[in-house]
Amino acid sequence: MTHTRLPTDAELEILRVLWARGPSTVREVQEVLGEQREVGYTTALKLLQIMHEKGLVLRDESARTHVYEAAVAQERTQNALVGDLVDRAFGGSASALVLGALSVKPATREELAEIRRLLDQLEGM
Amino acid sequence: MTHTRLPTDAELEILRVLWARGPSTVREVQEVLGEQREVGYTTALKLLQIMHEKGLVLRDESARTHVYEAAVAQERTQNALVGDLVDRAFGGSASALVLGALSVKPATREELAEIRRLLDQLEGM
DNA sequence: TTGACTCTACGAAGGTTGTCGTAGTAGACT
DNA sequence: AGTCTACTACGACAACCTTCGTAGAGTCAA
Repeated sequence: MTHTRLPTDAELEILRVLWARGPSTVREVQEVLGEQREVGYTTALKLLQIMHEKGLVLRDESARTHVYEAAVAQERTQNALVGDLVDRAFGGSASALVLGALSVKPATREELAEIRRLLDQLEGM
Repeated sequence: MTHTRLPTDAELEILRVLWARGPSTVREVQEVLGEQREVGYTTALKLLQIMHEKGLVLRDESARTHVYEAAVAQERTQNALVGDLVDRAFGGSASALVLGALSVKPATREELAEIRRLLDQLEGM
């Protein structure tokens, strides 16, 4: 339960790759990032090194080519980011954020149903 | 429909003051911010000057003491921030963000009811 | 008019982030 | 052996953000 600071933009981008792919080499991460925009190899390397220092990723150094793995859980990190935004932009009120999110980025019917289930659960408490 | 970049942390803090108070002087903004943490007067001044350059606030210079006013609408800015987070952290899926928000920061019954109304409206489309 | 206040403008410093270049090294292949 | 390639480590850089100090000027009262 360590106090992990929130990841920066570039760090979050890399975490998303690691969450999706599982343990990966620098080369693999860099290639996935490269699908969207140009990213130098040493840039990806440096980022991963810093993230390792911060404890955001684990590093397997047993082979010459290191293998990195996310050290923070996806859901936990996402929730921390949401909580931070709720505090910074919405004065702590989550419902305003929810309303904004649903208006801006419409969800599918299945997702709406899932939200309904969560509402039922919250109201039953 | 100008391309206003997202406000930084300090800028958002100031915008929240201006949204709540309406047009305000530097002194007033600085005093409100000072309720939470120590903020130097020239710090607040500089921030507001930069925000004015960026077009985030309007400035009335008719009196010696300038009066600043938010130039961006609260709801629009909040929604832009939410949309940015949805893209950066949730791969564009708003429902995951909604679920996270409601789990982390529970809403009141009234707020839950309001969310339900929005769900009804969205599903009726 | 002088002095105390208050305001604006602006430069500068310190921190963080993202980027890249370079150096050095390990492994593979002639 | 020597050469090539891929990898790590690390310093340096510009850009940005936040903070503050100082200078200059307006205002007001004694």
